[in-house]
Parts: sequence; C-alpha cells; structure tokens
Amino acid sequence: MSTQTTALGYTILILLARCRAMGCEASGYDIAQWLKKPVSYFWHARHSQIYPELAKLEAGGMVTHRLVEQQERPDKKLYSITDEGLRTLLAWLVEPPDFPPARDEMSLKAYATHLMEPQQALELFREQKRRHQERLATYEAIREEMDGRTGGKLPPVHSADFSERITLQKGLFYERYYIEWCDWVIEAIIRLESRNGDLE
Amino acid sequence: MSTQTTALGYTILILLARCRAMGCEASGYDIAQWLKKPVSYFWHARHSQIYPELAKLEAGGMVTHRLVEQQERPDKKLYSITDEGLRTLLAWLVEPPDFPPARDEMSLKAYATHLMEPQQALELFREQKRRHQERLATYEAIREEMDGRTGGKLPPVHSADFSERITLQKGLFYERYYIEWCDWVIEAIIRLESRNGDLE
DNA sequence: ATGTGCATGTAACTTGTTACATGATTCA
DNA sequence: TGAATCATGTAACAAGTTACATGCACAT
Repeated sequence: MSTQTTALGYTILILLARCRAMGCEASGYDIAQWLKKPVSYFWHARHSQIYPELAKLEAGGMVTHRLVEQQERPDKKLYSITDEGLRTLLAWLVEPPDFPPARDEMSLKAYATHLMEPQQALELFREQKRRHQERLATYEAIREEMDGRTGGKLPPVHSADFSERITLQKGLFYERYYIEWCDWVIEAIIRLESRNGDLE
Repeated sequence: MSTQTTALGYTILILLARCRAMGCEASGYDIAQWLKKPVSYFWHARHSQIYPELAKLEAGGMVTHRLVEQQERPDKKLYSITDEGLRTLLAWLVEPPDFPPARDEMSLKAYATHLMEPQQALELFREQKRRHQERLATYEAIREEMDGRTGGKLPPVHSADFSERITLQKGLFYERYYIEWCDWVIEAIIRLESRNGDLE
C-alpha cells in the first residue's frame, strides 16, 4: 500500500478535478499559480512542495502525466486526475474535518494584553482592524465580480461557481467577525481607561 | 547573537510572565498542562516541543531555572522569566502579526462542494455546525464562570483576567460566525435543490 | 542591463507529531 | 491489576520554508 494522501495532495486533486471537468490538464507551474491567486486565502503552498507532491500522487495512482515538448519555453508535464484519484478525493471530501490544532498569533497577543500599555494595545487592535477591513474590501470586490457573472443569484449546487461562492462567503463572514471583535476590544479599552487618563 | 525566539517561545514567556506577576515559577510539565486546558483553544504544543524550547530560551537568556529535588516524585526544574525575556516579549507583543499562511481543510472541502451529492454536502455542513455549536456552548460556559467571578463586568485592562476575557470573546464571535456560515450554506443548498428532488 | 514569466527541480533547515524511554505514587 | 498523575527527556518522521540551481523569451 502506498503512502496516505495528504491535505496538500487533496488540494492538488481538487484542481485537477476542476481541469478534468473542463477537459484540460495542468502543470506543476499551473497549480502553483492557482495556489497564488484565489486559493491562497484558504490554502497555501510553494512550488518546492508541489513538484514532489505530484510525484507522490503519481506513485499512488492518483494522477498521470504526459510530457509536452515546447520550443522557446521549457518542456512541461501536464497532469490529469485518474478515476482512482477522483474516487479517493470524493471519499475524503465528505469526511468532516477535525478541529485543527490551533496556533493563532493574534489570540496569543490578546492573551497578554494586560502586559502592554493601554495605548499600545489600542494601536495593535486598531492596526488589526485596518488590515482585516482591507481584506474584507478585497472579498467584497470579488463578490461583486462573481455576482455580476451570475446575475446576482446563486449558481447551481453542482457547479464550481457554487463552491467558489460559498467559500468566499466564509471569508466575508470571517472578516466581519474579526472586525467586530477588534471593535469590541477597542471600545472596552477606551471605556475602562477613560476614567484614569486621556486616551486618544 | 543567539537564535531568534519563535512563537512557541513567546507562548512560554507569556505563561512565565503570568507566573512572575503571581510570584511563582513553572516547570516544563506545568507549561504543558497549561497548554492543554484553556490555551489549547488558540495555541497548541506537546511536551516534546516544550522541553527543547525551554533549553533554547535559557541559552538566549530569556529564562532561568533552579532545580528542585523531590522525594516521592521526580525532581523538577522551575523556570522563571528574566528581565531581558520580559523586554523581548513586550517588544514582540505590540508588533502586529501578519496574516498567517492559510491552511484550512474545511474551506478546501467547501471549495469542492460541487463534486459531492447535495445530500452529502448537507450532511457535511450540518455536522460542522453541530461541532461548532458544541464548542460555542463550551465557551459560553466559560464566560458564565468568568462573569460570575468578576460580577458581570469587565476586569481592568492591566489584569490577566481582562486578557482572558477578550481572548474568550474572540472564540465566542468566531464560533457564532462559523455557525452562521454553515446555516447560510445549508439554506442555500436546500433552496436550490428543493425544485429538483426531495431533500431531507 | 534588469526584471518578469515560463518551467522544473533539489538541498538545508525549521517546526511539529508520534513514538520510545524511564520510574515512583495514588486511585479505582 | 491497571490507569492516571507527576516529571523529563530523545529519536524518527512529516510538513513546510528558504535558498540554490538552470535557462530562454520578452518587455522596460
């Protein structure tokens, strides 16, 4: 029995399943590009991880490749998902994921807020708020672009557009909650500190 | 110059700063225990990481230890944070953290929802909702316990209780958003699929 | 000249997980 | 008799990051 497919492996299989539905293939480079633009918001990997992972997937029978020779550009390997790869992916998809082991730097800093000067804490939370507002604006722009394409309503459940829309919705809700939390903390600090001194 | 302190190192320093404020010390074992109960919700590490990390912190002058010999129990090393450790921690705390490289399995599965049967997708999202409702209930219970201790109002900004309360608030908001997202998706699937067939 | 895009890889290192290793006491 | 608590470590492995390595075409 070959080694277990990892989350990165399944990430690649998801792209190759999308390619298969569109009747195309993808190179390692294509996958690396795809992991930059929209997907990077919920999954991240470098090309140095992707090439070895593709080799592992192929050894496990999940994908195959054909070599395409090119002039003026380096040759490339175009990968496609196998039937077994698709079956394996489907079985993994419907399995509810566990809570991932938490490792959140901002929570850690929040947990040590009492060590900071109130003014420093305020600056930290305001900066976090600003950054998440920016990210929220990015997501809103993507939504507008998506809604434009689909006429403002949800695409059918079996379409890739549906998956994209609900994943985006997670991001939208997430950023809103994050901003809400920052506001809650900022207001708490101001309220509690307003008696003592003058807080900007 | 010694090696840079890592996020795990700062996590340990945060506990040791708390100990210092209370005039006590902590062993590697104590730190491992502390990382189990409340802190595990936002930071996670095993003892096999903690012992070497304490050695690194000591080599960097961030902590010191004294050996305590015990009968009937194994001897232990009690660590405390140094002045330099506290300074280094403070400097790190006020630095706004970057967006961590995203790696979220549930988002990945959501991004491939169109590959599942609608019924399977419904089950996946309902199960996620159920788990996050459970976690939310846990957090609500902790809040009630905390509010009981502090008489329902926020503790002062410079107290460790304040940090605990705002970190808990992040969890409360997070779980509520997560459940909201699950509901949004569940309702979308039901609405879109109700025409075609009978969806439970 | 310099940087970007296309295209594929390897090597060294860091971080984190799982398992190995020991050994006394207390509780069910 | 067996599991849990206290207490500290190491080793093997997996996952992820950074840097090394090559090389042509095209735009600035």
